[in-house]
Amino acid sequence: MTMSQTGGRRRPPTIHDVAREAGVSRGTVSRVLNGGHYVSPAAQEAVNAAIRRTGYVVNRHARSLITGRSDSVGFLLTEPQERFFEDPNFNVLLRGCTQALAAHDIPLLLMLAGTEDERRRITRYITAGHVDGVLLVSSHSGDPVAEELREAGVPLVACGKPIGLGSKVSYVAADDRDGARDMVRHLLSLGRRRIGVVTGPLDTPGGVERLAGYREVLAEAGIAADERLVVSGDYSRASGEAGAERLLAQAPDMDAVFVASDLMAQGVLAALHRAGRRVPEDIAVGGFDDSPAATAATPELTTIRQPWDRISNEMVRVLLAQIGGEDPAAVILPTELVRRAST
Amino acid sequence: MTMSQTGGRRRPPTIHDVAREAGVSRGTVSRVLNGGHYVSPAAQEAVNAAIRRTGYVVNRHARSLITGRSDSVGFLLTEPQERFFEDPNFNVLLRGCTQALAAHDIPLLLMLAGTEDERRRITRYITAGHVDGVLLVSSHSGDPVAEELREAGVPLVACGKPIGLGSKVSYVAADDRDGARDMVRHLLSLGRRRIGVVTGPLDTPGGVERLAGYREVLAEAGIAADERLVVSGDYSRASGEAGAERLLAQAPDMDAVFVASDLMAQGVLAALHRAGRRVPEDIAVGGFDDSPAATAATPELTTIRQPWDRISNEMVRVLLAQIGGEDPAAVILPTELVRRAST
DNA sequence: TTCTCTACTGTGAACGCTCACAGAAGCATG
DNA sequence: CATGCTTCTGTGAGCGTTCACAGTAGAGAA
Repeated sequence: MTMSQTGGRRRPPTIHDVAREAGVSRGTVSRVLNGGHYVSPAAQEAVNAAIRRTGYVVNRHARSLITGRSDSVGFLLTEPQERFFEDPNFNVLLRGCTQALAAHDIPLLLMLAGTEDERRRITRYITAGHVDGVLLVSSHSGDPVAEELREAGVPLVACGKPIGLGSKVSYVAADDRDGARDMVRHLLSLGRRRIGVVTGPLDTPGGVERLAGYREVLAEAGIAADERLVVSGDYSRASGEAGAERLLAQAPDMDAVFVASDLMAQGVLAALHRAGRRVPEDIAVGGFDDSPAATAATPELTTIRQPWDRISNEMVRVLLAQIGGEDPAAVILPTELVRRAST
Repeated sequence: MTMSQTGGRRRPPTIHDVAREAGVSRGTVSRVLNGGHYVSPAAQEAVNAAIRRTGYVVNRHARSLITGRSDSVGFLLTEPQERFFEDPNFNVLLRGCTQALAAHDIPLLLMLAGTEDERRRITRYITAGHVDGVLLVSSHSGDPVAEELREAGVPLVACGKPIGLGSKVSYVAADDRDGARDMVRHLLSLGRRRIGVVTGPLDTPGGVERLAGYREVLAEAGIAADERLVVSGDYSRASGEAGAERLLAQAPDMDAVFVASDLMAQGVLAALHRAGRRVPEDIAVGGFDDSPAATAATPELTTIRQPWDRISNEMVRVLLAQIGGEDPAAVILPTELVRRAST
């Protein structure tokens, strides 16, 4: 009976074992592992065969120790916890980033910085070089973590344009303003003229930009701004519900409403239902995100699709480029109107 | 002008720098770092001061290289992707685990093993010792990854009782059967006698156990089993909708239905609404999970709360214990009936 | 005193890898 | 034949830490 069968973890093969097995030196094995430049085809083949036979897997700690890279990146969430819970976009983004990184064999470390304590610990961890870069999800302005990381020179890509930071930080975002414009134009095309809006938080770029798009299109259509048609929420379902009630009270003649997130739109639908307004006959409702909430709603929501798969891919691409020494970059991706039953 | 201000990342201080600064040896600094045994109070203090002054953070790669531990754990998801998207429980679990680990200063690596390729890569990664242990979310039976990890002797804690695996694997689960019993008893106490059930997938422990609880309570109440009242779903909203339609067709006199997840219950509510049945007047609906979907539903769902915060804490506790050499353990946590408007 | 024990401290030697360098072999050029 | 260039290979050093071990000092017991 051998140790190897008992579940006790035996010592894994090292680069040395592979070298011996292949009849070459450590250096040659290392070269094969790192791209295979300056390696003869014969050696190349021998090493690969030896790797297969021994089941060798590189020890990343040893590698990191000398290269100074960790070959891992952090996915940092500085939002308060509720948002993480409620927002279905996080799931999609997180999954997309994990997969995009996996394609490069780079693990993703999930980091939650809700409390001040966690913030400190995580900043310390990151600036100590334990990750090569950070994917940042924090749309609220004045985020101290982001600022610290930027100053420490940590490669950083934000999801959504960070408001507070200087222009030297990379970000990837959907074209919020254009998406909002599409939706409002769509509502106009249906003949609606008293179009309300429930905005997102106005200290987030999404909140600001979507509202701007709304205002622009109405202005272009020659419709006078009416502040009774504008209320703001915080992306939560409950705030959508409250917002709709306020709108109904302030502007009972409203015939459409653009809601800056699907989740809030769910709340709006509930409030309209309670108020006896039919959707879309009396009031058309447009959402934003095309999250699962959009199809879960009754009626199903017309909404603006954010290209989350592309966003996550781009975030990873830009981050890796930056780790590789390139300059920060901003990427803006187009959105798409998805027509469903609510308009 | 010094390098340190330019954002170029300078070489971080090592244990050597701290030792020099504190006037002691590497060994003493190392001892302070690892619990402070056999260190004089004076040295202890000097080292801590030096650490503060230099901003020293331990290089985990160097440490891991020699200890053989990675001081990180994987959070492995082997479910197909849809579940990850739809199921709000994942968010809560993931967040809870991340935080519980953070308290021990252990980062969480998120790993998605959807495709065969990813599965192979991740198994390789884990068995190579790049994580000390794995938190496994994979309730479906016959999961090859879990089996491989178990055989490789990787510390492992599953969320929910793994069906296929032997008894040697740790798991933490809510008491599904007992929760189901509570719900069905609750429905009985309301005077309902024709109680239907939409089960979860029957190759998952949750699916099986919740159905078992349902059957037990009805049997104990002397109510004959009626297979027209039993349909099964896959935890998705759509399957709840389909299930409810089937139930209404097979057993039009149904006066209550126990649904094995809140998400499915949302679907059930939609189907009942379409069929003109009032909830709870005509048909009482009970869910399971107490996810955000429960309060998002109209009417709000009576449901069974799973103690997700405790589950994640226990998973981490059991995993760390196992990494520390303890034997596998099973933990079953009680659920709680949450009464809302749907019953 | 002398010995033993405990509390504490310093010093190589690893851990497994990459990197810089030196050197060998092959080939073309002067 | 020497010289240079390119391609390939092996070797030693060192990354920052922990661990085993040797050693010191002081207290208490013989």
